[in-house]
Amino acid sequence: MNSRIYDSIKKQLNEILQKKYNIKTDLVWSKPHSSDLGDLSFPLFNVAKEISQSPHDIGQEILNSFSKNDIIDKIELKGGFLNLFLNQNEFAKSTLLDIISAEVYGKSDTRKNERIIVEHTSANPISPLHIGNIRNSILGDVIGRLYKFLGAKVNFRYYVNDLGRQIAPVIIGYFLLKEEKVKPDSKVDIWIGKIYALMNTFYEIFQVKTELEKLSIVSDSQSSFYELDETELEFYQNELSKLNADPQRDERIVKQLQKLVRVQDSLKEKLPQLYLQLKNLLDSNIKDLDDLTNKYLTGYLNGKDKEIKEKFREVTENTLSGHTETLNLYNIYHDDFDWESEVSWTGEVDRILSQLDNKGFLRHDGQALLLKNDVIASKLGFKEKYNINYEIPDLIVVNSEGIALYPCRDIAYHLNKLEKFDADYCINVIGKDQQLAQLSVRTALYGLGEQKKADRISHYDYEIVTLVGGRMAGREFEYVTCDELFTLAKNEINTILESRDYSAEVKDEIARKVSTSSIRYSILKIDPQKTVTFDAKKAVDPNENTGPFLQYSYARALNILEKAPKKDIIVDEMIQSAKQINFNIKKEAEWKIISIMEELPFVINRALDLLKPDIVANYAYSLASAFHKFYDACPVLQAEDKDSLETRITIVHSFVKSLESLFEVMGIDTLEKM
RNA sequence: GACCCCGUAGCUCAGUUGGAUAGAGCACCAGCCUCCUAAGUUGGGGGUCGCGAGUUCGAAUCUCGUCGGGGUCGCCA
Repeated sequence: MNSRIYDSIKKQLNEILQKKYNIKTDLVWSKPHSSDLGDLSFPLFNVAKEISQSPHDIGQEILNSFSKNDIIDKIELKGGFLNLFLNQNEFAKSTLLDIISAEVYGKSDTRKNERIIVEHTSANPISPLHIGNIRNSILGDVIGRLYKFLGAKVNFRYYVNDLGRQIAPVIIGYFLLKEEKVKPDSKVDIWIGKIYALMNTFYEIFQVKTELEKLSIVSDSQSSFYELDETELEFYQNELSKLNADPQRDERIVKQLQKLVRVQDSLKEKLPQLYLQLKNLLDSNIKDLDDLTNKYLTGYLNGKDKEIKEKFREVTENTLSGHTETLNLYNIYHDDFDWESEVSWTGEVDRILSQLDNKGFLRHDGQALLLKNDVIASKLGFKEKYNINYEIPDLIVVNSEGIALYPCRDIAYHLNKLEKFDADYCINVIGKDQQLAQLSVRTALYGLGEQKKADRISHYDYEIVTLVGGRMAGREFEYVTCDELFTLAKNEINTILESRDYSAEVKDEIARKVSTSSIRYSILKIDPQKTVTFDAKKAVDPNENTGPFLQYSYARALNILEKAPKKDIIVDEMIQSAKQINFNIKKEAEWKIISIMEELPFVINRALDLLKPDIVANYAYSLASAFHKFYDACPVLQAEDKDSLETRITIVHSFVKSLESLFEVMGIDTLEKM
């Protein structure tokens, strides 16, 4: 990165001030809001205060000893600001030559010594990716891309949560169907998502009925242990109120029953055939789903039962293949997959727990164990280091049945995670709702004496996505999948393409690439800390969307360069001998776009420093917008003279390079025509 | 109750280490294709930056308080 013109001017001014007044305050530059006030502006108030002189007097002093160079046309003092009018031709020359000479504009190797793990997506492997997941994937992807762009080695990892309690019924249901030779009626991850929703409901119904049975409440009208209807519900309600033993418990049961009836009915409606198939299979094959579930779960948890292991892997790997297929639509790729089950099989969890226990960092409550977050954090300097000045709640890590919960495996995972890529840092892209659990991974590592490791791990948190006019519930097969969203976008775009005279293949390529960009962009542009109510219609509306806007500006720019030979303009030669060009900026639109292009490397660096992909996205918009205005205001191939022609060709060429850099970072495809 | 995040135009969002008159898109109204692709562009209306104090020459931005929304806080992940 060359030193910035703005910074070198600032430096000169600061040196003058230091010589004159021997002050400490540094001037800061900013771009004025209006071109009447110049191109670069320095407020003098802070200096004025330090030396108790008026800003105007200080400005005069600076003017007296400031030796103008050819980059500055004019300096004005106005309202306490020192306003500089740059020589736009010189600035253009410097900036455009900079862009031209760069292999990839803005790319650098400032981070070349860093090795980074970015873990993202990590969705449960029992349902398809839905729009609640995609923000995670896109953010993680772009963060990794930012690091790569600045030279770091990046490793994208996917942590497969294949040990959740809800997973076993899915395995059972999947193989019941498979053994009956029932073929998937949709993409495999969606198929598994259906089975999950159904099996989970059957399982929950079974559990409630079992509980009722223990209270000696059994309905005569009951036809299945896996089904509920309104009459049964009424019956149970009556019986419970007759018992009148534990009103709190009864209320919970009734609520659960009501919910299950509702969920069951909606599933029956959404998946009528599969619902019946699975229910009948359960009725005739599985006496005790609870028992079988536990058998499967423990079998997989310790990894000793080969058959169960293979069954779990078949289902989860199938789901994951669906996930990667979906992610690829969005230009997202993972390097490695880590399996929670494998973490479990190492036996590390037990060692960790006893180590923490020996150090007095676990609180016992019956068989349950809690991580004493606050004790660890206070004792071992965690709070000071991360500037935490409140009491961190304890986290339950082992439940009262003595089963180690998810955070245990997460701690074990992170004990060895950095080594997997010999990484300096690991960034975990995980929703804000897991703040405490993620914090606890690091406090636990502190507790284990692994402070240095903990300090190299960070939780990149973002706000969750909700659905406009609806809700998302995997257990009820209620979500908009990323595949559906993609198709929705593609259909919208195809409507526009109808009027174009392109081949079917070209149309398809355009639709695909525009769909990806419009969805990616609609997520990227928003500050990750803001909750998003996702509106599929808007995300997919090409008029509202900026992804296509960016691609269109690129296509327009490229089109100019491609048409140049018809006017006997050889762009390559012109660019190669750009140093000879007599850069001549005549219009505001030319100046604007150059001024914006100049910022690119700094924008990208800033986005990485702050880990805010939205900065890149919004910048890209302002750049493309400036190009469209330039396109309208400044004819290129029919420019009025040679200088303008050459200047504008260079601008267009530089713009193309700028967008290519931004697209690389944002994971957006270039398009030659739209 | 404690903690985290958010609150800017009718809607969706920008707004840099505090700087001059707070900006875009959508929607609404009125223009621009004989001219490098109109998925574009020009103009117009639209604001108590949730509210109140404080710090400051200067606050959408920093501090405190307060209200509203979302999330987490002992048996999901």
